[in-house]
Parts: sequence; structure tokens; C-alpha cells
Amino acid sequence: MTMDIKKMVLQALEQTLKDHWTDTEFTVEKPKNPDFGDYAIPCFHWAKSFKRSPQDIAQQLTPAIHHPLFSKVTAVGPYINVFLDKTYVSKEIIHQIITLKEAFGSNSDGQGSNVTIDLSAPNIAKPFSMGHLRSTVIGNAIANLAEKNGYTPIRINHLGDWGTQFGKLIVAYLKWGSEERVKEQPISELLSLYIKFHDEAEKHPELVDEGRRYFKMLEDGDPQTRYLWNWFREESLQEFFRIYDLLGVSFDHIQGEAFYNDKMDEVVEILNRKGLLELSEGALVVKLDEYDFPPCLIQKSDGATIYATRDLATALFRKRNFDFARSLYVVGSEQSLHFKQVKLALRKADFKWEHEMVHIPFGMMLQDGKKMSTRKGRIVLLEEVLNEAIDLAHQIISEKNPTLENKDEVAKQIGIGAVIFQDLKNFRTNDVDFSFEQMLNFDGETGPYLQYTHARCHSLLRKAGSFIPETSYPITEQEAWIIISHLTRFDEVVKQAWEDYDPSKIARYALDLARHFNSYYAKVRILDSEDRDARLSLVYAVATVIEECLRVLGIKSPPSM
RNA sequence: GCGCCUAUAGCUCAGGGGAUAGAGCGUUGGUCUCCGGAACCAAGCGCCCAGGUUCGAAUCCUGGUAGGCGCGCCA
Repeated sequence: MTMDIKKMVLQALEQTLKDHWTDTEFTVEKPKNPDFGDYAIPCFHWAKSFKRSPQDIAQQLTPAIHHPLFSKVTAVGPYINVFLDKTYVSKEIIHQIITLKEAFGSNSDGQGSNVTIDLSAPNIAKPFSMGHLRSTVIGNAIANLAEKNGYTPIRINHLGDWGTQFGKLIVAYLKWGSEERVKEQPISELLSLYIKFHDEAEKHPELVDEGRRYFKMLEDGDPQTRYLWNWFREESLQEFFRIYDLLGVSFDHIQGEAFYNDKMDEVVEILNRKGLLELSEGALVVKLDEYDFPPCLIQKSDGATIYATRDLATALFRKRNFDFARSLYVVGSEQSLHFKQVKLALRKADFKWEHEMVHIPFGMMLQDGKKMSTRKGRIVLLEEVLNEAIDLAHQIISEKNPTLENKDEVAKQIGIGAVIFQDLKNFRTNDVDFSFEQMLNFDGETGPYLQYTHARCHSLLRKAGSFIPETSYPITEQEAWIIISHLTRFDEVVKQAWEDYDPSKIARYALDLARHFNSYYAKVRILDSEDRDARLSLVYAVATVIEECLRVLGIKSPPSM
């Protein structure tokens, strides 16, 4: 387990205050200006109760604060500024990183309990678009965060393989499709059938009813529709797994909506037994009037189920089978009403674990400021983008490092890394307007920048050959201390990122670390320095932490590129 | 109409009560006797509006304005 420096600082301060002060409430913050120390305590709030100026209070308290961690404590105006002992702290933190390696920053808060994570969930028979990238990479990073915080993540790909859309698709295939064409180009052919259906349905609305009827047949087990559905599903899965393989994402369970087909009667039965079902406009619903929410639809007027029913069945199944401590759903923000309704229906049915379910929303992937639409053919294919990024990485490698050995593999890692990082570096609920220009930018706040910094570290370590891990790093430069001080905050960031389900916190942390390191690198000689081993130890520490951040984000760190 | 989300630099975004509001892209200028220039340094540009809470508000509350999303048989 890692030493939590902030915790130690807090404890030291608390102890001092207990001896000198009746009011032990205080806050600690990080001064923006490093000249003001590593931690600061504002004294304003004591001013009122003690009827003294905050400046006075700071002056009086300062001499009382002692701890081996602190090299200096000063009163500056209304603040008490605390300076950490640089030698002590850097020795400690570098020692930790060298011994713990990739486990640095991990904690055991979750005590191994299960967290199910519903991620990716593409729709069968539709192409894997840029839009699906978000759920996949955000969900994957959150699963990694769960693990780093001591939970056991269970990645579930809840495929969109059920629902009225398949009725529609089957109708379209029977009317206009051909077996040869689907076999040749499965996804694009199925997509154009789907688009054609919606075009035709504008002129002939009765088609929609026919689609619903075919879905009902599918649900009832009609062999022909069942056969077609299964065929479409297999073709799609093959295509999806080619992409998951590129992205480096894998799943513990692939249980699409169809998996719950035989588990939905139970849901209806439970709700019925508890007297929650009401007939409304021909459909069965759970009313949520007391929460000021629209009703949750359980069964359509034709007797077929609907997505809320499937999500209820899914929730029950996951609770039984995985006994989750939390159940996360990484699904677009436009579905937040739906998840609230499902949870309220569970609450009314007295399933007390309902509060363990968390919807983790994210913003939309837009194109030219507008929503992408499969039906209107306005989509960007993920695979296309990935391939383009890989090509560009290839090109740059042949310019900058033509003798690199495993070019193909590295180009793949960089290209994919660029795309994943672009998606994860900002807070998830922001909408993102897709642009090739941004995706293919490898400068500045990007995945390749982090990978480059990491590779640079490894280049130094390679050139150095062997070195003695020097754990008492002599801090002579401000640049080195900024790195060390940043490293002490990693534990905190890992916890915060998990609590907020926010991978961008890790991404930002890594960017700051890389930037601090690159400044240091530009200013300080390493291999031909008297402090060579000590500096190499710091280089090793930086490389290790950047690599770990990237791993959590689902990005590879090639040692050279 | 109702509900949810968002508004910070030319652009994309961090910061979510505290000391001078930070990055990247783009622009301009610089660093090459260079351990990897996918880098570093510097210049420049500023919290949507109005009230309120507070010793202190970009940050919390209320009300506007603008945009996005959602609101029963799609998922």
C-alpha cells in the first residue's frame, strides 16, 4: 500500500491543532504558486470565533507546527504555508515506485467486491461508429479504475440484439434483401436495408406495424425469423470483434438483450404480484406519479416487451449472479430518464439494492455540430478512423525513426492511443464534435505525447544500461521537486477518478506529469551528471507512472517509437 | 409546456469557496556543440447577464439568456 502523503500532512496538522486550539476544523489546499509551499492552511474562518485577525492567528499557530515531513512552516498573511522536506519525501516516493512498480497508487478500498460494468453495447446489424467508441473506451477505463481501487470489475457487453428494430430489419430483408449480398458485405448490406426500411416507412407507415409483428414472432420463437436473426447476429459479432481486438478491449460476459428473453415473464410476474402493474392505453405500465416521473412501460399493447422490461430482467440477473457492490451502466446521457424510471420501478418493487445501480452518462459524438444518425447514413465509421490514425503513425515513424524494428505494432499502438486518448482526456458528459484534424493530432495534449515522453524515458534507461536505484534523490532543482510533488498526488487522483467515474482525471494527471518531466529534461543533464543514478531513478519513476496511467486508460506504452 | 445537462482565451478544454484563473491547438518570436524537436522557452488573448449567500464567488443559491438532450408502445 502506498503512503498517502496528504493524509500524513492532515494528521500532523490535526495533532498540532488539538494541542493548541479548541476549534480543530481546518482545510488544506495546494497553493497555486509553488513559492507558497506544498500545502497551505487558510486561517480566515477562525477569525470570527476568536475575534482576531487571520494574520495574527497564522502568526501564532505557525511556530507550533512540527513534523519530520515538514522542512519549513511559514505564516504569510492569513495563510500558514507548509513546505515538505524534499529529501525525505522524494526518497519515500521514489522508493515506493521502484518497489511497487505498476501497483503504485493502487488501494484496496473495494475489498475485492464485484462491480458490473455495462459498456459498449453496439447494435447488431449496424456498423460500429465513432459513437460507440465512447461507451467502449470510457467503460473500459472505468473498469480499470475499479480494479485499481480494489474492486473486481466484470465487463459486460450488453449487445443491442433484440427489439423491434430486428422485426423491421427482417421485414426489409424479406422484401428487398438477398442472401449473396448479405454474405458479401454483411454490415453495409444490413445497414442499407435498415435505411431503406425507414425511407419506405415514411411513405407506407403500415410497414412499422409489420416490423412490430415480426418482432413479436421473433420473441415467440418463430423458426424462420429466429434463423435470420441469428445469422445477422453472427455476422455482426465477427465484425465487432475485429474492432475490439484493435482497441484492445475484452469482455467478461457478452450477454445481449436477447439473453433475457426468457427472463422477462418473471419481471412481469413480480411486478404484477406486488400490484404495481396498471393498464394504460392498452399497455402495462408501472406508474411513477408520486415521483413526478412519467410511467415506466413494461409491456406493449401487443404483448411484446420493451427495453425497460429487459433492463429490469438484466438488473435482477446481475444482482443474483454477480452479487455486485455496484452496477454501472456506461450509456449515453440521453437515456438518463430511462435509467431513473427503471430504478424507481425497482424501488417500488422493494429491491433495496436499486441504489447500487449507477448510470454513468456521456455526451454525444456529433458531426458538424449535429447528431450522428445511422438511419440517415450520417455516421463516421470507427474502423476507418482507427486505420487512418494508424497510417499517420506509420508515416511519422518512417520519417523520425526509420530503423524502428516492430513498426507495424508500434504504429498501431500510437494510432489507437491517439484516438482513445482524444476521447478520454475531457470530462465524459461533454459532447464531442468529431474532427479528423483533432483525432490525428499527435502534438500537445495527446496520447502520442504521453507515449513519446514515456519512450524518451526508456531511451535514457536503455542508454544508461544499469544503474543503482538511488532512492535518496538530492533535490537541487525546482523542476525535479515539481515532478516529485506531483507524484505524491497520484493516490488521491486514482481515488477521485474512481469516485467520479472520471478517467479524464487520470489523463490530465498524466499530461501534467509528462509536461513537468519534459521541462526537467530540457533543463537538466541526466546521463553525464554526477547525480546520474539518482536522476535515472526519477526517470524510471516517471516512466512507470505514465505507463500505468496509460494502461488504466487502455493505451499501450511502447518503449520506443 | 415540463425535466435534465452545458456556458471560462480565436478554437478545444482544465480548475467546482481562498493568495497573480491554467493547459493544448492556432498565431508570433525564440531554443539545435540537441541524453529522442511527437520536445522545450516566451509573447498574446479571459470566467454569458442580473441579483443573493459569504470575511472571500469563475466555483454555492435564485432568476434570466443562449445551446444540447429527453418527455409511452425505438433502444
